Amino acid sequence: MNEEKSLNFLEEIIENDLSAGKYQQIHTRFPPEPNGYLHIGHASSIHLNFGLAARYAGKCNLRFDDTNPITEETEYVDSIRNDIKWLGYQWDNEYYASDYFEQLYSFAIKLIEKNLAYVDDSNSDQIAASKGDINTPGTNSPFRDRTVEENLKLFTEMREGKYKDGEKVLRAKIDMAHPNLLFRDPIIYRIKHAHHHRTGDKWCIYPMYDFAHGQSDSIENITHSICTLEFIHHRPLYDWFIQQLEIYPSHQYEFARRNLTYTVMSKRKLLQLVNENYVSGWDDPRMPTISGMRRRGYTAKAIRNFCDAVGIAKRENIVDLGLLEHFVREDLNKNAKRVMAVLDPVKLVITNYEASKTELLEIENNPEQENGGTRQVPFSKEIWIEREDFMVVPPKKFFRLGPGLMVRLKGAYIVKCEDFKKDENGVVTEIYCSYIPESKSGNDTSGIHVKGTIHWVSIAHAIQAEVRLYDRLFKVENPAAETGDFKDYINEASLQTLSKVNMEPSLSIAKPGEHFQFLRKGYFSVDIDSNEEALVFNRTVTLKDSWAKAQQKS
RNA sequence: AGUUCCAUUGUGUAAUGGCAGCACAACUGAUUUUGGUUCAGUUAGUCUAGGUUCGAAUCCUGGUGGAACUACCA
Repeated sequence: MNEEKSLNFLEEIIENDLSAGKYQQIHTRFPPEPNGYLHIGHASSIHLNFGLAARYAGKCNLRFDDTNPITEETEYVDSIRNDIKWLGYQWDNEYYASDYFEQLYSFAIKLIEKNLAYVDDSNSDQIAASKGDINTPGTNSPFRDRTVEENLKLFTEMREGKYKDGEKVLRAKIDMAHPNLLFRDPIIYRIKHAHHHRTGDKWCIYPMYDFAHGQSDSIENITHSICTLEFIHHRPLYDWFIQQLEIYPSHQYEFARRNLTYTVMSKRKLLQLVNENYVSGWDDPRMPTISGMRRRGYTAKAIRNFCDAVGIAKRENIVDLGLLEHFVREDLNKNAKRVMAVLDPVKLVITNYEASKTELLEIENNPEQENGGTRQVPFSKEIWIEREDFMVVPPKKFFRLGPGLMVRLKGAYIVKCEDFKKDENGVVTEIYCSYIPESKSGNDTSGIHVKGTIHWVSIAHAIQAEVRLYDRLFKVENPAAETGDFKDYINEASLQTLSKVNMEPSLSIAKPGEHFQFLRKGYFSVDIDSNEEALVFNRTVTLKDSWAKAQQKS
């Protein structure tokens, strides 16, 4: 077995670089700004950067791009570190752009000395106005021709705190008529008298992205600096700074951001959902954040497999949420313990079963695992079954319970429906069945074969727990592309809470983070809100349900 | 409009001038003490018009369509 996996465009570049002897070892980095929680798009980038380093025996740094003190917080730093580890990756070095502030400052001095940067007293509006637009060249700032000495003095004063926010900026002196707007004398330092999460009040000037990112890459000797497509216009500027500064030539490569159906991915939008309480927090199980998916019950392995399957490319895309769910099911099918819980109960009485009797039945934990073991489940005369598993007038091919129909109770006996009771509204309240003693699971000598097997919970032994049924957060595939506010497309039914679900007693010791399959109902995981007194389960994903699908069609 | 990038079944991604393949989804059927899983199979694609070539998804030209850029955000 020698399955050749084709290379993506970055792997190709790297293999060429390596074989050409351009590098002895590659070095990548994952550079989040700590201004929000990581989401599935970041997972792709993490998987890419760490994966490339692992594949080619290189290194991958974690670098926080913390050059804007206004939006960045330690809470985000902690969550980011935690999420990366949870995904299964370990960085070689942990760095912060703020570690380089002194170095970056001296880079700026160097640029001034080369007469390639100047202090501009224009305000924000004036700078924007003189920038021109895509069809019109910009005009030079009146401050563009200050002398090197004057610029040096002014920039030093900026650092010393002599000026207020917005009063002055440092700009690179390039070309106000350049077709790439980023070359029209980009601002590289601005004044912000703000507290930084790491450097505190040491600085009141902060470098802009374009004067921090590539330089940080260079300082760390990053060989392949991988980012998303919207930075493609920045690449020439990235190279220009490196060239003028005469520092280590890192190279930038871009790939297309991953989008997912039925959700939004921009941090701005996600922050809105959190701040305006459409969700309970960044880790709400409906969020596309790593922490949300973890809480929902998605596994790290499933997410890694997903990233792998989706791959990378340079074209616009929107990946079907169903693909992610496929990998979640694939992993959970192999690993989640099967248990029984009845979400919407109706009582079933076994008329010929002794009222005082309880049997402990051995039921397999996972048919996918050879050594998955068994557990004991109590069985008695009165049990809960799923309301949808009984119909007064069953349609064709309904392999469940109805008047006169037989079904197997999972791991127990075959029962036959003899009668049922309705209330004044016509709602079925009780179902009466007889059981076949010779049909006991494991040593069935009855010779009877039934089409259907249903799950159940003994009423006398059931424990109760809260169950949260989650569905997609939005009603449309691509809410960001719809007209109007994306929040108009929120699925109001994305969370349904069932407060007292009956389930088998083995679940009483379930711990937060554990995964289960509620037989025939889906995968569920224990929420972080859960404790021994009050268990809470989140529905991770439903099982495929070809019966429901067939019913819907007819 | 200028610059840059992109275009392969419904979705995502391969094919690096030589048989258009894989996964998901959809649809059949078989197996099944989960209408799950598993197994077998089916449907379905190179945006368009030219050119180069023995041969083009691939290279070239034009067109069409989409995206990004005009923050003291990253």
